[in-house]
Amino acid sequence: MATGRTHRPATRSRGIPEATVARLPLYLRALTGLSERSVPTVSSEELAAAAGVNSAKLRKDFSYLGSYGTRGVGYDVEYLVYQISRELGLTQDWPVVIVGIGNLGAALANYGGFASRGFRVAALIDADPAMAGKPVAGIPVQHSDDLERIISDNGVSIGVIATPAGAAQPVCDRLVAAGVTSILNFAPTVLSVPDGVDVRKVDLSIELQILAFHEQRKAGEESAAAHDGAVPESVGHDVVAHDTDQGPDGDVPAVMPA
Amino acid sequence: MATGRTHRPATRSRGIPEATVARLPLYLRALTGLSERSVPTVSSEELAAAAGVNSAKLRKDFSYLGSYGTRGVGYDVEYLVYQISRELGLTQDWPVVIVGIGNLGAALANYGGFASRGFRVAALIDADPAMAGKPVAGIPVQHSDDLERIISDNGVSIGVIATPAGAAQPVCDRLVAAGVTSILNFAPTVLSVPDGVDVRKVDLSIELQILAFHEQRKAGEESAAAHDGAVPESVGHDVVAHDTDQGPDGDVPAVMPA
DNA sequence: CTGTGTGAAGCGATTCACAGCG
DNA sequence: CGCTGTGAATCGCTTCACACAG
Repeated sequence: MATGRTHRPATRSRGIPEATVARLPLYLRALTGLSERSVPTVSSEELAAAAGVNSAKLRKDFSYLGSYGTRGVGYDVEYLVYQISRELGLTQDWPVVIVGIGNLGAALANYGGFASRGFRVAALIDADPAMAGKPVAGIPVQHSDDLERIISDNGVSIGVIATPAGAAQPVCDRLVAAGVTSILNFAPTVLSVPDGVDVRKVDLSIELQILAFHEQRKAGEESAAAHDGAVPESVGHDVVAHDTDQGPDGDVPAVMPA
Repeated sequence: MATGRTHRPATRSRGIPEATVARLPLYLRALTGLSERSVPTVSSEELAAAAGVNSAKLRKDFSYLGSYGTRGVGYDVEYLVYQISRELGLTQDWPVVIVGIGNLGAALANYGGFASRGFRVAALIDADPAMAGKPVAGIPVQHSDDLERIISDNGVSIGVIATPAGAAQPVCDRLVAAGVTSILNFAPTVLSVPDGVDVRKVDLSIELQILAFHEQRKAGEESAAAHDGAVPESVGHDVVAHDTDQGPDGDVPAVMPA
């Protein structure tokens, strides 16, 4: 599984760090909120607070996109919304299919955050014949036998897997074979995909386990703190309180040979 | 300023890197699978492949926990499962409450990955009076008026927020005031919490936006380089290509026939 | 004078490569 | 030998601090 990966210098000038890309949606959301309240401009300090990051990081992030701010003033909200949207590729329509319409799949189908950002649920697919035709979130569920046709008819390149763990890899293989090149995986499995296919996963139990780790440590320090006569519950010294970042990462495709 | 930050270097002895902590659940899952198939030992290479990381990283990660392997042989699966579980604090019971029982909340309540890892859904809470008493996943939904009592009666320290965006911060404030010190947030909002409270977030639309960014770039390179006829080895499902890290994840397969 | 944009320093995580245990 | 465990090199992100545009 060596997985040859041709990590290139990234597209010369368009080399935006992965960590920055992961924060752009965050800025975009904060900006959208400001936009709705008709705020014309924001300083890096204000926007950073709204997005939950520090201002130096935000300015550095924006510097990768270009010089969209005005010194001494700040950033034009509308303009920035547009620039970030364009950078993320949200100015175009992304048809998405959701495979596995259980509780989670239904929740995803109903999630409004999709439509509002250039994503369109093109189809819902499930392996259960009894589900076929039944509408979920106003969209009729289709049987997985038609998966390939659905992908190609709709020009889908992004697929969401919300099936049980056992079905994830087979579904993934079919999606990829049918032309999908980006997958968001909710099943608790490590998916194998060919180079050029991007996979991101969302795993609830992992998040909880990470929380448990910190929680356990807090409990430990609590009793250890009592040792050196520290304050009981109050504002003693900061407990764990690590930053809220947590969300970076991502993977880089690596299409085409160098 | 939203959340307080105050990153602490972490105590030297118990200093496990955050990135390592985030991968432990991944190793644990892979090990559990091996354990179920009664595999007695694994090499770092094999386990790394199963977890989707590279072996050097895995060995380094384990080195922070101690020397649990046998040179020339590998790691004892059962022993490692125990050590990692203990390190993550999964050998104890973690009562969890889920607030906001909509589609997503219901999916979470039905998720089996909870119980199997030391997490116990102690209560489901929703603001809709009509939901009160209605059982979801076998657990009766309780009204949010009783939130504080529920938290304290059950000694809950971990809360999951699956409410609409607007309700998230108020719910968060009440959870924290009632004693919750770890929060897993599914609402698309930046939560403000006092120091000492840990927040992790899972945001579906952000994940999709990150995929869209890469997808857009692939499309661009595709026309720049020759399409198809790419790398020879990229046909079948090779391997996990890229670094699968991507930080957090969460999953939630729901119950449903396949 | 204010707040952006950015070189440079600082830091943590990843990767390398190999010593050495079994 | 094979495979773990780990110092050392490296890489990439974050943070600092300040020149300079408006």
